[in-house]
Amino acid sequence: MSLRLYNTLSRTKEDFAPLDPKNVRMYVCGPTVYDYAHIGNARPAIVFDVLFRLLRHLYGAGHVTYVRNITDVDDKINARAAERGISIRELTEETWRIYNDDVSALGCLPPSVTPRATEHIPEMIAMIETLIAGGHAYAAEGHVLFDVSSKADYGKLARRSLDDMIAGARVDVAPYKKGAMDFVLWKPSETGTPGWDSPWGRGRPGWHIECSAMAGKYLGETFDIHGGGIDLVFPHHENEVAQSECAHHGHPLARVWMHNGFLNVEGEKMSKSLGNFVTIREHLPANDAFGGRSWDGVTLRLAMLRSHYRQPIDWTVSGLVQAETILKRWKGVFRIVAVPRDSNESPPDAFLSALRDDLNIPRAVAEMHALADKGRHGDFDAAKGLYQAGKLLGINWDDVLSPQSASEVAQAVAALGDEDGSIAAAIAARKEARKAKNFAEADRIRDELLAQGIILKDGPDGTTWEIKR
RNA sequence: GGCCACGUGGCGGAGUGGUGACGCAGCGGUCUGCAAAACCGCGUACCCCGGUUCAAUUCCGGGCGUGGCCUCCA
Repeated sequence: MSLRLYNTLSRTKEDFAPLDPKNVRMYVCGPTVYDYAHIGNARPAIVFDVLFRLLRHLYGAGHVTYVRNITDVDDKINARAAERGISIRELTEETWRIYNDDVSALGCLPPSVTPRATEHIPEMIAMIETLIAGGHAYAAEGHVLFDVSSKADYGKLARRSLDDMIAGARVDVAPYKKGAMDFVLWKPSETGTPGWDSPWGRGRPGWHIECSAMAGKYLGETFDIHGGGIDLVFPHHENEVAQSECAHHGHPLARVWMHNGFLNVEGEKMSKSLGNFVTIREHLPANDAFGGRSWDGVTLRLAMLRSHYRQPIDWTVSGLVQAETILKRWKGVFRIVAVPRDSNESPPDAFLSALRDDLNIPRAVAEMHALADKGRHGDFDAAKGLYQAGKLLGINWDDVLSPQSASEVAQAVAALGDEDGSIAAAIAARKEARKAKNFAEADRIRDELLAQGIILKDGPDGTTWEIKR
């Protein structure tokens, strides 16, 4: 029952063995809270949520600690708050609340700890002092900088040498830096921007130090897994490694580094200038900004999980439609075979072994299709296995199995003004007509609904409806 | 320019030195008052050029293409 994970440090899949099986520890870089999270931000949230669930399954729910930070001090935050004329605190609170709602709609569990940068300034200052004392950092003009030349193996995670980086540098080097690649641990704050008193004057932390300080506080000097988007490998994670290892007597920061691939939208990089920038929220019911309609959180989740986490993913309307179709098909299995919703049995081995192979979720989903096929033919164990498998992936079966999905109801209300339940009334009228063998009238009602975009489906348990796609 | 990924059928997407994963779409059929759904059946894919090998989509080299990082962007 081994777990294999691809380690960015070694660029190979390795057998995973936690330092302490009673407390498996994972840190993932969380959001900078200044604006709605975009769909690319959803990827690490979902991917590492699945890993969290898998670790809980393998080691026990009480034996995994998952830390995901909140970056609530940042120049983008300052700029946005000023722009909107609200306080920084108001902005970060509001954005954090929205982020939580969004990732929760995507089926993500709350992490064990969600530390805020602004509540860990003393820890950061202490770490910076340690680095200065150890000869790894220096103060200059109100800044404190990390001296990369003080760490012989700087660049080992990203696999790039200092010489290459300096040669390829395209930015002017600040005059107070000793080395071109030295990075900021602490910087001065002018009046009006957030700042804290420190041995180097009033200032605020650099980007990387918060993760080192908070990871150290909640997970110890060395922990098991550190995750994030692949774009963070350099400089963010490389600098975290440098800071933490130098502050912790050379002890490694994380044993396994995991990075999710990037997301494109309809084949193009998502950007505001291309006009394809889309937030998580814009996909969800009551909004219709992606493909001109709304989508259920569980659909977004499955669409995200259909690609291997290290592969690039192309976020498309067609991909979401496919995910939605799959969920509809799985839903059908439980109309044939009812399974208990409360059992906590383990999913089948074939499914689990796919996940244990570096989180091969596409293969795990293929196993679910096999289970669904058997389930449709009345195999109770297979149907139950499908249910458990979905549960481990964080599929919200309650949403999937409701007669009409939230996105369908939202669209019906928006397009037809169905607040009064006119669809249900029409279905009842048609039922009477069919009972009286007045098929002409029954078909007329059905056609009328179809013209409004509602498809009726007669099943053994009565008639249900769907939005026509 | 430097470094790093990736390139699989109409579409999405695993995987492997040698029997065409899987899903969506499509086509044919069964069932149903008619539909929808469901069910059954149907597919000679691995960017190009060399090399290694009995055998390469899978390994090696080169090329082309796409994307990422080198600018506090997941």
